[in-house]
Amino acid sequence: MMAKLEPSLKPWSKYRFMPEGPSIVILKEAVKAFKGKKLIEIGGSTKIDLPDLMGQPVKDFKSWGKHFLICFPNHTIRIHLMLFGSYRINERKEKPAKLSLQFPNGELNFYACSVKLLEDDPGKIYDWSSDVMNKSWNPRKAGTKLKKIPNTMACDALLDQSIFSGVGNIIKNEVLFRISVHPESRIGKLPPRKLSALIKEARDYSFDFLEWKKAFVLKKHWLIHTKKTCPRCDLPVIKKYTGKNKRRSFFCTNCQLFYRGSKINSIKKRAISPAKKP
DNA sequence: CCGGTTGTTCAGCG
DNA sequence: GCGCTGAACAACCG
Repeated sequence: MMAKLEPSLKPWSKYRFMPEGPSIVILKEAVKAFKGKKLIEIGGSTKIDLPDLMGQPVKDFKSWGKHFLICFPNHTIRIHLMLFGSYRINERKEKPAKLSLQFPNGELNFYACSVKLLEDDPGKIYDWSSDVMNKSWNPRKAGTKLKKIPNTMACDALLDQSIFSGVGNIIKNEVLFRISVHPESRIGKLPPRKLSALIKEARDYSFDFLEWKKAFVLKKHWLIHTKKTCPRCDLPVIKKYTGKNKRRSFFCTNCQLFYRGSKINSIKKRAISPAKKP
């Protein structure tokens, strides 16, 4: 008997994975049928030493940001899909899997990913309150961490996994556009309301990402990421590799304010006022 | 067909 | 020891 697949997760090849936090939440839901099932075979091309897990039941599937955790009674395997990783449930790709798990009711295969064995209990390793998708997400803690790094650019802060676990480059760009902040603004220069908007949208956009991704409509909801013109003012979108991370940023210099110092002179006036949100 | 990237780690250098 | 850079990994879309 094969595990039942969520119908919305079926057309693998048609849609790219987009390995940011919300996609890992989708993975977690997709493998629910294997929860509590005993491992009957483990294989794959991974070179790491895995303990003898045969016959062990999956206690739980967890996630922390972009980390996917397969918890057995005494051990936890951590999967990170990096940029190119993928998975298949009750299906196989042409290439051999990096990690393959067989259960009585089906199989779970991972490709092109990083596989690690956690050295301790996940609860001792991970701070769930920094995961923007987690029910324990704590925006106040994020605020405290941000106040300690005033000189960090907003684009780098959003990608900091110890503050915003799960946020990736797409979410970064969309959040900064939503809150009208230039990616190279320093965290310490943001007005308090912008800072709390940044924290709030990091989570809110991630949940929108989750819903759109499930419905296969994520890409069409991008407002700025990979766009050529600004959807608010129609001026050209700037593409620049920004911050210490040097990741792609897409932004509108008219609609996203550059907070960079003395409050009086530095903030450029908008050429065109942005259209109101529909 | 090639260039580019949703991400992270690590060696090497100054 | 630090911070930065480049390399490495690897798949697939346009």
